[in-house]
Amino acid sequence: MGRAALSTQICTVARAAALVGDEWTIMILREMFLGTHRFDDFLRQTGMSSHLLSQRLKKLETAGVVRRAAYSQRPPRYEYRLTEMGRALWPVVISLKQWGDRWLGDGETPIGLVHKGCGAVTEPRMTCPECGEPMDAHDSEARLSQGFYDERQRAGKQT
Amino acid sequence: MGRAALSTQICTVARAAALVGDEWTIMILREMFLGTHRFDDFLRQTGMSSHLLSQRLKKLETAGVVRRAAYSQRPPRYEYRLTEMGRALWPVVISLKQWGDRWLGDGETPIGLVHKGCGAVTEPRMTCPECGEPMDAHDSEARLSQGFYDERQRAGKQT
DNA sequence: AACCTAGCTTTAATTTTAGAAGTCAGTCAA
DNA sequence: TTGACTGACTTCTAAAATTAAAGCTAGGTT
Repeated sequence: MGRAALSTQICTVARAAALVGDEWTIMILREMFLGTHRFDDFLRQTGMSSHLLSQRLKKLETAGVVRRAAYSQRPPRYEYRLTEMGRALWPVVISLKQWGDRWLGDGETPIGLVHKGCGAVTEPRMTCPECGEPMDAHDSEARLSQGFYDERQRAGKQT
Repeated sequence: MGRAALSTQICTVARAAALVGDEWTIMILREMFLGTHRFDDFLRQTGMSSHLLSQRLKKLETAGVVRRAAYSQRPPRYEYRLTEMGRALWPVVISLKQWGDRWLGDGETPIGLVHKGCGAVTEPRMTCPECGEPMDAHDSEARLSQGFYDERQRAGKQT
């Protein structure tokens, strides 16, 4: 199976992984959330090759995650900005950051977060909207849809 | 810059991306959270090649994300389980799932979540622990540590 | 006139990955 | 007690992705 096949699976984790599940795309998203918008700044801040950056930006633009817009006609100059779809990836990047801070960090937290609403420097966490309590792997259970369940059963049956 | 360089950056998003930022690793994590533990089941459920799976599992084991344990001495059989470090990736996978559901899905949600604490079928969300309000890209602001700020300044200065 | 900048694209070499096939230890069934 | 089978891999080779370096375009600056 090529990686293209992932994007046609029922599972939306697979689809999301096919689109944004690679380290350079994650680096680009980090930069976007830190306020970077220009090609050369992405290059400098991520250290990736221009070829790769160009390809990734195209992929993200095609998917609707980023939008390319001219900020100068003469000379022609472009910048990249997250669309609403792109901004919705914030929890993904923040979750990665928090995991990295906790398990891969040096004690210092390179990126702190200020909640504009209340002004606090804070680390958001996953909570259950029903009861308001924090939620994690231990107190949750996955429930598969019929379609996804069937797909998995079929895969399991190849004897 | 090779990808190895990402894992030595100050930024913990970069470090996390270097370790779990690839689509197959994300598929493995999804399977772990769905209760898969055995080599061949990972193969069948993800569709990846055995070579890749073997390499990824080794990388994850070396990093401490999964633990390999014999569940049978004779014949020797092994299974893979998430460590605490691995289980801590739950918010990352769930965030991806939610984003996929919202932006890449068919309307149906392949994986539903039950909060064991209150029994509700729910979609957890990021909230600020200080004020309890939901938090997203719009109402947050990044604040860089001195070290990370300096690293970025240096990168920006290559004229 | 000569050089600079931003935003790329092209090319060639290198590295990584995919897929198929093979290995190995042990079990089971005849 | 041979022969097929299972789980968990490893090896091999072709195909694909990535890198570094250079080049290009459309202007701007000294």
